[in-house]
Amino acid sequence: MIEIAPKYDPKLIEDKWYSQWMRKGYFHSEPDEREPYCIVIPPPNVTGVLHMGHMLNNTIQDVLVRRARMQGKNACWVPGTDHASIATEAKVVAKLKAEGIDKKDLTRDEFLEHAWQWKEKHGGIILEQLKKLGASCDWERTRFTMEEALYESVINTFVDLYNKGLIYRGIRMVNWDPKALTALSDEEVIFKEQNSKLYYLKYKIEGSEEFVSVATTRPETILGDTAICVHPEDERYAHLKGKNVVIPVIGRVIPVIFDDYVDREFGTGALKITPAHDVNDYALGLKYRLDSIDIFNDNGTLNEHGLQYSGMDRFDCRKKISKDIQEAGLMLKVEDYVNKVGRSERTDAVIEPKLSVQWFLKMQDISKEALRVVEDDEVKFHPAKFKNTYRHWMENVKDWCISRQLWWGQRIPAYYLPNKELVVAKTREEALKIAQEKFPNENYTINDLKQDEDVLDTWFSSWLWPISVFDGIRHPDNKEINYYYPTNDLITAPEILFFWVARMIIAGLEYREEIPFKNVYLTGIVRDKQGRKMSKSLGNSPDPIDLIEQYGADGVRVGMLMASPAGNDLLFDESYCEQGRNFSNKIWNALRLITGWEVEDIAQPKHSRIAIEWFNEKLNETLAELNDDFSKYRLSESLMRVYKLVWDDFCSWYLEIIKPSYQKPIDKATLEATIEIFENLMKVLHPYMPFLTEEIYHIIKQREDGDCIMNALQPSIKSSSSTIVKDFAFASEKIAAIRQVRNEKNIPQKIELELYIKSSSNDNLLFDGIITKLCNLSNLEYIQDKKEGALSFMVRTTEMFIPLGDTINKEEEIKKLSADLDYYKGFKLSVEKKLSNEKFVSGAPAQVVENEKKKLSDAEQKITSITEQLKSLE
RNA sequence: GGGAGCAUAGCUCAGCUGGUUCAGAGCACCUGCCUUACAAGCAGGGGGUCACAGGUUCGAACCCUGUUGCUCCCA
Repeated sequence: MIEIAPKYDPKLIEDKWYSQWMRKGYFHSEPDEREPYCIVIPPPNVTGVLHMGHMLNNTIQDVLVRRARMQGKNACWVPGTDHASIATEAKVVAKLKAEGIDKKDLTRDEFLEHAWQWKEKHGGIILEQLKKLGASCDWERTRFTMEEALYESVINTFVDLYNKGLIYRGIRMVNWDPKALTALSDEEVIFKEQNSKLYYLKYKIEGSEEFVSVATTRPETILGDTAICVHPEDERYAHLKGKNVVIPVIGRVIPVIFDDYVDREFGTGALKITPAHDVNDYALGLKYRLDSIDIFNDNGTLNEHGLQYSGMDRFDCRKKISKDIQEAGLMLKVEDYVNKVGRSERTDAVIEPKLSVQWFLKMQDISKEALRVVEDDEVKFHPAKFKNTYRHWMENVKDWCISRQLWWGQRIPAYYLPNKELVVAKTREEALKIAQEKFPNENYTINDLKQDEDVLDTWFSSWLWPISVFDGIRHPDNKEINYYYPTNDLITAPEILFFWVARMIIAGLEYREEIPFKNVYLTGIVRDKQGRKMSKSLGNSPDPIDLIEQYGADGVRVGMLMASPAGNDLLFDESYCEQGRNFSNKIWNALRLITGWEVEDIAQPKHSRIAIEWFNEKLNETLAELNDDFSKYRLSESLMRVYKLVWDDFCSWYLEIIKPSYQKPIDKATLEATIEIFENLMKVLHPYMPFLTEEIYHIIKQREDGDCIMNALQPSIKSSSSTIVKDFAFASEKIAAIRQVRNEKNIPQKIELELYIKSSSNDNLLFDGIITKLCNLSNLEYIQDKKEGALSFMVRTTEMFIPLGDTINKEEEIKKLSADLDYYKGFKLSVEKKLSNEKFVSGAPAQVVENEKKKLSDAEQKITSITEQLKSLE
């Protein structure tokens, strides 16, 4: 007998098993003849630390990977990180600043050196933390989006797409982040409602004393105004045809134009046009060939077009200029106004629409097939409702701005020549060769080539991830990519369905002519109890590592999964983890019970034999149900199923049945069967609770070196026609009814009871031993008539009696029975009504009608017996 | 403004093809138990107008229409 601590302590075992699994290389996968099962991790960002979203996401991945491994598949979970150009560069710049170094004073190479140092120091934090969670990633395959192979893959695809005519350079209105000094994609801008002001400015009509007033939320942009626009059918302004107006304070003269773009209802119906600083104005500017005056520097201060305001910050300028307008008497009024303002996802700076030269990827054509594969379920979304969202995006897809004005990232391989031409090539040397071929008379040398300063969007790395981690861009026919690709499942948050998932599908089809994964499981967003998104600024997120310390990795994993059906946000509460920890402890105590028994060479009791038969059948049924759950990616349901199997069926029923009385030994056959059952349960549970199950696996049996549960096979499903599970359910109802009698009558378990069952065709003697044991009966007997003077009750249609001497409260019993009688009479009536309905009998399926008839006869039987009981009480 | 989705027990959610898995689970709650594996526990129990209003049907939580409230995506 082994001495086992009364409470489960995860700290004592988690690190031990994780390092052992690592040491033995159990997480590593190499291509072989087995069926592969592959997941690539959604690469966390090198600047981050583990948060609750990662916990959920990676718990799910680990469950799937561990289960696949235990189904005999060659499981491979590829970990890694992405370089997160904006976030990382911001961190590095801030760090340097703290050290008194300004980015401006560094060369690109010097800066990159700092960035790499930073990455080496901080970039692996999340991956290390994932080990605490038990993540069975193949760490030998850890990848990083900036490492050589992946860097080169990105450059190669850029060149390839450029040569295919899919990448172009163009002037566009982009979302400019004046803090990060870079363009952002539409997806990186978050629009939030904000209390602003609506300013009504008066523009004097040239050669007249009249004014036109125009409403704007951004009075500072009048510096860039190049027209005023009104609706052509707006009678209020019909007289302005061919007129000019004067910009307040500035005094510059601009024309009035007419276009039905203007919303006559908004503001005054007259619109100021600032083509350099508004997307819609930009379009009008192109249409009417207006000048475009850019008034801002990159950092959001006003440039030389800001005249007397130049050098001021845009928000200071707004205050100053509105004051000046006010003082000049050109402000009609100022109203409070709520509008949506775009802010940078990363820096929270207010986004400035800005004209700039950027690189774009044409999305229209290459996204068509990517839409089709999802429509046709070649790539399945779980839950499927996200197909709608995906379709909507793909049908309205816009070109992807892929350039970023940063240094940390893959530098765009475009080279500008002194003759203003540009060449795109993988290397400077290749670019020179192309330049020389194209312009043989110019005699260009390598120093004539000036490389584009910008880097590529991080998603332009991530979209290759399922391919590039296997080096499938540079070596499209290598053994690994051929074996692992397409991967099986992708687990990610719906937030990045377009950022990432859609683009991976596009890239997969473009470069492998094959989907990158077969299933996409979209997790919910982890929120706090009040439904707020967890965020650093709110401070409402628990530290996952603290949680693991407190509840154990297994407990936290269970907690995360319990309340997170696919696609539903998870309102996180630590009590989920507590439930997980309690579950760990429950299992631990089952272990203590089983390992505490003395074995003796005695006969196996019948009730134990039947319990074993029942439980194995119950397990068998559950395994089939679990397969179904997993096929539908219903992970929290699957866990709940196992939870109930272990807690209710195994601990509360099975163990209570086979448990010898205190200090009595157990027979060998039962103990062996119980250990086998326990081992099977641990296998089923292992994907959810890897540490506890591994520990128990090694305690309940001596294992050979290298025999670990994480590499064991799941118990197999046997075909069976047994009805024992159903039959047991009936017996357990009888037991529950007897326990209820004890509860109501306050009869302690210690006192033995006698049970009489009125014999009927439903009798099943198989479980009598179990009923006798669990209910502490001194006698169980089948009788033909009712038992006089005993408490009677019904389970389904079986009448049972327990003699209780004088303790029966007749009035109470009569009251209860009368209520039952009324219920069944009413029930009978409704069934009769149904059955007398001609249309029901002819219209409903035979089985349904049959069921109703059964209900009727059951009700009649109950009514008869309740009536008899009442009579005997009177 | 356009699109999608949701509303079932106090909370978080299942409920698949309309009919015995039809009103369910876990947690929370209430009652009684320190019964030698476990109080991080055991046994038992209560709890619902399936958002609202119509309709289709022999039959609706489920299908249709409208209303209300909430969420997300896009602009």
